[in-house]
Amino acid sequence: MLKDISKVKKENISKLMVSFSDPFRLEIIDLMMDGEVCVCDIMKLTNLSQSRISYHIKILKEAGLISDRQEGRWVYYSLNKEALFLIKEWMTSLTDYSSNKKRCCE
Amino acid sequence: MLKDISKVKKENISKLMVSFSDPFRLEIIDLMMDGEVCVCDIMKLTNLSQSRISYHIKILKEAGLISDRQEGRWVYYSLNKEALFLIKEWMTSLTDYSSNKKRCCE
DNA sequence: TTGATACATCAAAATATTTTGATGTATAAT
DNA sequence: ATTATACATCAAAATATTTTGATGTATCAA
Repeated sequence: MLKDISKVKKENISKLMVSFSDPFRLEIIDLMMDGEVCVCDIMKLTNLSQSRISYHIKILKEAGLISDRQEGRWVYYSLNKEALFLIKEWMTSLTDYSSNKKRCCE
Repeated sequence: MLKDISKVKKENISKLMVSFSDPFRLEIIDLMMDGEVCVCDIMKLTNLSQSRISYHIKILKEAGLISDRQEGRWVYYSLNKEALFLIKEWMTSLTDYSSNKKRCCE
């Protein structure tokens, strides 16, 4: 059903959804809503360890949810608008096209 | 940031997102888009084992994503429109309020 | 009341994810 | 050149999730 109405592949969706499935990643994503952040920003704002943050950042990056930009010693991470848009679209099709059909009468 | 613009609690979001993070659960969700299904429907349509399906169903139910309705020996499961709507709303705030602010000029 | 069907639940095993602490690499300041 | 900072990566340990096969419960039909 979803494959017929959504451009996004199931594989990509589950990877993107994994991004949102961890509370620490949600925190990191939340921080990125205000604009670019570096790992050191996240360290200050969350007191997660550096390697722990790098690990989660990697998950987000591999899902295509964030982009990075290096500037000297810093790497700035930010949310990928297109990816956000894709998930929103996907969620919208899911919501809009779900049927209420009952199985009472076969 | 998200806590200021979204009614949904982070804890609930991550639980709901976990629902979408597994490919088999995505398949099950997809089947439910066409209307109510029982475990036996899912078995026929996916050839996952019965207990495996029950396990995933449980995750979906505990996240609040699906509801059930018993009828004789059958239990019919269906997507919970309100939950879908909540996630859609949450995704929408995320998309709409994300900033493009750069960190170049501090 | 016996047997079959539909599903839940359980404990153990298999597998995957996450965390930790150490080490590596690049950049930049002294 | 040396040292410090910012971050990535790695292997091992800690945890969590998923799968499997067995058993349990409720409903129904014969």
